[in-house]
Amino acid sequence: MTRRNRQATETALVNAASDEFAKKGFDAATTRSIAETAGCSEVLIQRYFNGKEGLLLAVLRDKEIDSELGDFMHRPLCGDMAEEARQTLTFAMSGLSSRSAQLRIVISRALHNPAFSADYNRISIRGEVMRGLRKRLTQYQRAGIVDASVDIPAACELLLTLNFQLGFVHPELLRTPRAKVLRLVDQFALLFSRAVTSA
Amino acid sequence: MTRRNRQATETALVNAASDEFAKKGFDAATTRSIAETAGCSEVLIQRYFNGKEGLLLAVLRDKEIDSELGDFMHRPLCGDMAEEARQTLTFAMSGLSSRSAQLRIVISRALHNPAFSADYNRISIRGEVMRGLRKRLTQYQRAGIVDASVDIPAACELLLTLNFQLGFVHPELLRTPRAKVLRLVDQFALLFSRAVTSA
Amino acid sequence: MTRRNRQATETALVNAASDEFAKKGFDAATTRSIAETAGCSEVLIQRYFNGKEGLLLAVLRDKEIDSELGDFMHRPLCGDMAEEARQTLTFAMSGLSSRSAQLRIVISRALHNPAFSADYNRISIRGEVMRGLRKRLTQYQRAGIVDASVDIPAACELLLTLNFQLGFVHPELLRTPRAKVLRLVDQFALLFSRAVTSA
Amino acid sequence: MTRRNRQATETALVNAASDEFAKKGFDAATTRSIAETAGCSEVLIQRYFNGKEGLLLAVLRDKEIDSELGDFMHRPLCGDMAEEARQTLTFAMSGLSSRSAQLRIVISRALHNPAFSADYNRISIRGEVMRGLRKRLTQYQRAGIVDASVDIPAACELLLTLNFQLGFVHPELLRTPRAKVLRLVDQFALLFSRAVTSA
DNA sequence: TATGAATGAGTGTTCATTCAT
DNA sequence: GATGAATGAACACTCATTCAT
Repeated sequence: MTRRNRQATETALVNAASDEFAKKGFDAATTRSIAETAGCSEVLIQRYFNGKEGLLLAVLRDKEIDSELGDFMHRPLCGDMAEEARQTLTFAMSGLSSRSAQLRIVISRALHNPAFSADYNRISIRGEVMRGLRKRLTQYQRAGIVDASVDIPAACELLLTLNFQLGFVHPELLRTPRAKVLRLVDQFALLFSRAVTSA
Repeated sequence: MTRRNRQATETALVNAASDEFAKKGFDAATTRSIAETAGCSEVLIQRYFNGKEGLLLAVLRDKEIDSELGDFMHRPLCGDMAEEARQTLTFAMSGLSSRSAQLRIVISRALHNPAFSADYNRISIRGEVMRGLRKRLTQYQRAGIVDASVDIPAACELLLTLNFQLGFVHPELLRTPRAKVLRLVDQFALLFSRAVTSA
Repeated sequence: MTRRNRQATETALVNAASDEFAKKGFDAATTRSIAETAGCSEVLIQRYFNGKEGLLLAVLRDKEIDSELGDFMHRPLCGDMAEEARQTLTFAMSGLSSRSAQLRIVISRALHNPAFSADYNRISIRGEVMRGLRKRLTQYQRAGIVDASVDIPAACELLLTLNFQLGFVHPELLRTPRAKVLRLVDQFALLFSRAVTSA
Repeated sequence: MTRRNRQATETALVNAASDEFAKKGFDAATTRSIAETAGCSEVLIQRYFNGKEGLLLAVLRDKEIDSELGDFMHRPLCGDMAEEARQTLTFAMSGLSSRSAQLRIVISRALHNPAFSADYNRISIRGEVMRGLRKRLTQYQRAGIVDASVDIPAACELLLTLNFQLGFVHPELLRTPRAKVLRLVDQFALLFSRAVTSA
């Protein structure tokens, strides 16, 4: 195909690469097949992205902004912690699933290349979520909903753990059926609530 | 080196492959370097294991037995759930770390090959741990330590999640400093205890 | 940069190409870097010169005229042959060095492409110099300065050989320090003088 | 062809490479065609010589020893300098022509890569010849055949220049017909003799 | 049993060039 | 007149694997 529109071609390449990298892994994916999927010449990967590695970076840079996250974190507090946890886990599930391709790529790389661990933190927007959660849980604690003795950072870390497990490990790694994952959302929300709520 | 002992050569190859696969990933690892590390000819990978893929299977089949797990699961109950959780998480940390090479390999493959998800369950001895935990938590529940209203399978799933996070995700993926992971063990144990303990 | 002047663009391309070809050789030089140096689009090399090879020809056609040579060849005779040789060799050194870029290109090509040997003769203005030298040496011979028994064409050939050695081989190929080359000029001039002068 | 004899294969590759490099130049020559000429797989160039560059080094290392040179340099002195020069030039012609492939390669590289100038000196055995010539000319000088006033190093340099011109420049670069080169040998020998002989 | 020799398929990348604006 | 977009052909090189000993 001759598109003669650099923007469009670059996008096509990034999308194709995202798919291929996620499906086969960075090493196993070939520029040949990426270009074919994108419907353009292999050479453009070199020209536009400075090679395969550059294309990877472009894929990871893509879709970084998640404006929804801000809105979600600033929504009104819930009436109880079970509901708060349920909403958080549900949001995480859809959020992570929308960037599951990128997550797969980064995790696969991070497994064998320590330098990529940093990328994982960036892609997974772990930090941002952590900051938002702390604020909210602190507010819950001030409101007497979360027990005064609860260590907020630890509780946030726990919730993030559940996020990752239900948003990535189960659906993408263990291939747990979606129905079961949804059930786990409720169960985990309840348990989390018991863990932090005042008696 | 000339080694006239097939058994020994096979073992050497499996060990070398385990290291290389874990370090670089299956794709990036080369038969050349595996054979070199094992101190034998590259050809033997073909002869003995029917190629690189076969060698991978051999690596995953290896070291499956974990007799310690049985002993651990049958130890006496603890006085409280925080202690129970702390022991479990600590055991998981050492257990997973001892088979971290295999885990990395399997997870890396499972990311790109659904067929390997099954392997993950086997390698991670998820099932066995799950069964053991259910038994113990049920006993705690009967003893009135775990609240009667708590859903035992869900609680076990939660504990397994914490196991995986502290035994693999943090040390191997996020490269969280060990000191911080140890701190998280205590914090998670406490929160888990609150989640399941009777008021 | 947008340049609306074909003449200027062509010149820029020829100059850039001359540099690049001389520095890296025809094969190693790339149209990309030539166009970049010339500050225009790569495509113009195709349009104006019919491709890289055509650009090479244009480079070789360039700067052919050497009016100084005529003047030099018609200067008054010297008092002795050592001086005549010294002046010739010195002139050759500066003359060849000024067209060293073209010489490098042609020689490099002639090494691998017999067709370029003819070009070498043209570029090196070997023929013109040869004709001029013959005239002068014949005059010296008539004046009794060069021995009557000396074969003038052979002597010219010898002087041209020294020219090439001191003007190109030593400075460009052997990278002999300039000081040593200058010393060789004097020594060769003296020896040449002894070779052709009457006893 | 399946030769199953590493020595033979390496030799075949070196010979093929020597031809291809000399004919087309290092850059233009391809490993594909070298392997084809050698009648083996392209891969062996990587395995045996560490790539194309390594193959080049092997080619240059090859045929380095020239035992004939030693014998030639230690032959009895000639009766007169014209004969000495004639023998030297003739020897140079055959010597350089036998290594003309290597010379072309090195010169072509030295033109664009200063680092290769050193190689030129090695390949051309300039140094060894220079040493041998100095000894002989000194002996001629002591014997009163070469004039006492002659600068021996300069005379040697001159003879080497003639060697290079008649052994390489004329036959390989200018493609001067062999008959004419042979005539030049005699003429140059005579002129050289006049240049250094006592009156 | 074990291995050095050899290879076919495929990699990312480079280059001069053509196409469409 | 001039250029960015796009490409086909070719490159050196890597890899798991097969062959012959």
